Amino acid sequence: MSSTKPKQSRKGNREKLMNAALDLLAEDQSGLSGISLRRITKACSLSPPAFYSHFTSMEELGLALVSEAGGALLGILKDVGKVETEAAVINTSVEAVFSYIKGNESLFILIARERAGSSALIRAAIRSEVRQIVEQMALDFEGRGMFGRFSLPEKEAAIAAVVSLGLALIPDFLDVSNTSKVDGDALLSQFEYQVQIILS
Amino acid sequence: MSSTKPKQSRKGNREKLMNAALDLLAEDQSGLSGISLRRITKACSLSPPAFYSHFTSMEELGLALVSEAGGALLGILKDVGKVETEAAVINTSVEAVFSYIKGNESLFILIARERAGSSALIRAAIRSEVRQIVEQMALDFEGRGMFGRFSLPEKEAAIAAVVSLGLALIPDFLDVSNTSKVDGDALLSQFEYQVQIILS
DNA sequence: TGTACATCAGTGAACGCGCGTTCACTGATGTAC
DNA sequence: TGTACATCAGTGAACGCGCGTTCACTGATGTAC
Repeated sequence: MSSTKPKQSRKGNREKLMNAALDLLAEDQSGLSGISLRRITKACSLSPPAFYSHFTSMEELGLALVSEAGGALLGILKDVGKVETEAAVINTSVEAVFSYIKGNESLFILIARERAGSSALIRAAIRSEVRQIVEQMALDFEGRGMFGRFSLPEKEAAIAAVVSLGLALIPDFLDVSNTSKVDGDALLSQFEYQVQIILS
Repeated sequence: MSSTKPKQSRKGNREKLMNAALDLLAEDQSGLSGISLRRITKACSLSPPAFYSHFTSMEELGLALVSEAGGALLGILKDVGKVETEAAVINTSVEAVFSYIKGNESLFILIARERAGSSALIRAAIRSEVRQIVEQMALDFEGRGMFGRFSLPEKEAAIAAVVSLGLALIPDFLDVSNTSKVDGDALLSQFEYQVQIILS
């Protein structure tokens, strides 16, 4: 009987707040500006002021989420660097990234939405994460002598294009496939065409 | 003395409201969800309830703005169809669209932001306008036998990619060129690379 | 191991604020005669 | 042209609401002795 549920469990509430924010963000179709501090704390069964024990503002929570998504993605991409042919690298990294996105869907809904969202700080953080990832991949390719027909800036441009199109795809795909699976599939196959065209 | 300023000028207030919304939207860096009905009417020196004489909700105003941007763009693109070579078509249409965007900057800030914004209706409207424009251009090229190395769906994919990258560029460019003209220029030249890569 | 203590996450009440929306109204505008 | 009238854009006051934030506080947790 010594393990009765404590009235207050003070461990991991920072993570609970972040996850609750992500859940609300996926549940609503709105962005960070559409979910309030009060709704987040309520979803965690915390009082509103408890939020301030972990974040000074919603924006800070948003920045923490962006950093989480970016850091994990970057880690994954670094691990991809074993393969040798262009096609294999593309497949492997695309698969790795794709499976990560699948497992962290709401994290990427956040990034897709807030990329052009209402907070300049968060937009800047997302740009910075994206730029890091793009540079990392371009250097990876450069170092292994792949995509030789592209200069380094061209490699970066091509990768940045794929990433940007992928991010723009997320909200579109969620919206469209909600109403019609066929239209969703059309979006996906259009994205395939696009990646093909860009990476020749 | 018969031309004293009237206490109430009841003409064109719908347009005033739309323009005020655009101004606020460009002034703040937020999206539609960041500007309120009350701020819009205040900017027009109208009382809040006057808004309802013209729109049933902010969302309806947003839809009107999206439709305005899309319609005008479509009209411009139809006029481009005189030129014969691929390079010339690209240049001409890009120039035409670019000058339209320059003259209606805040209209396109709206579209770039709300493309992944908080209203599902507005997102759908933007998708629809973009799809119309892409289809129109693809058929235009198809009809004139240009970009023959692309099938029709590939043409659409390529054009959609350019449009999507262009829309994503707008908020990034505004943010980045605010702090550094050099970084802004880098974004633009990266965009040039991307268009080049896609349209070969 | 047991006790005193410092730390600090979390509470509940309260605040002022801007919001969207309603209501009964006013008075400018355009039309019918 | 002048007058009576219908229409309807715009008004000002009022509403209830959810919001972020403050405050003095409580009590669980981990540490020093």
